[in-house]
Amino acid sequence: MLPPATFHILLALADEDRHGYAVIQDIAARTGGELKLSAGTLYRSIQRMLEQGLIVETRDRPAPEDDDERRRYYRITTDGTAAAKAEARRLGQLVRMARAAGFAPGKA
Amino acid sequence: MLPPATFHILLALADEDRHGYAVIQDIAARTGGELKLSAGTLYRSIQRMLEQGLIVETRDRPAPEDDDERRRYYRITTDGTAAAKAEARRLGQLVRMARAAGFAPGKA
DNA sequence: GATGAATGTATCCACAGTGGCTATAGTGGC
DNA sequence: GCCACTATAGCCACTGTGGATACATTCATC
Repeated sequence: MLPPATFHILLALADEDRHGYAVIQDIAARTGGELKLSAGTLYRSIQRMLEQGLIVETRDRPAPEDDDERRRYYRITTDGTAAAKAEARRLGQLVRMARAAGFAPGKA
Repeated sequence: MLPPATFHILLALADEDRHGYAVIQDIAARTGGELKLSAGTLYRSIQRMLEQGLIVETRDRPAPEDDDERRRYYRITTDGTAAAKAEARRLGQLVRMARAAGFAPGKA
């Protein structure tokens, strides 16, 4: 049972390394603006995830002309990927239960 | 964004009216024992859901020989069904995002 | 020139949801 | 006799979250 914010952050870091603020924007974009992660939640989630080893901070940075000194970039770890897969599996089962119960989105 | 416990309770009440304790057992059975809702969470969730109109308490009771005086039976409302469908839709989108990110359960 | 929004990280406070313990009370097994 | 199960309900402490605040820079608007 991953906290919702943690799962969303892992999703945002799945394809490429991102800094905190970019994670917020990515989540908003993916959810069509439905979920706007607050800054407080983001940075506390990141600290927790670093301690748990789900993500690491990287020294790799984009070309200086595309960079911003203030940014801190994060990368998902093997443990982070495993945790995300386990959570995806759990959510998939939930959705299947919902469909069986007649809560199918779109139909009925 | 329904609280997880609320969504599970709505799933348990989807097919038939149930009393509190039976809801706990139903959720444990559906999840293969993975999720055991605590009594504290259950009864506080039920109170909240009654106030929000997601469920109602029913006077319908089983035949006296199958009944237990102590029980309180609950039924899902139209609002409860609508809330569950909206949540199922949201979770379905999440699972689709996870699949696209390579967190597919079972594959890879 | 001033004001506000956006970028970027981080901390604080208060609130919501949850688990676990306790209380109460009857039933059934070892 | 003791523990587990059935059944509801309150209490306390913990975690996760949103929103406000802080600070610094850049860009657009009035």
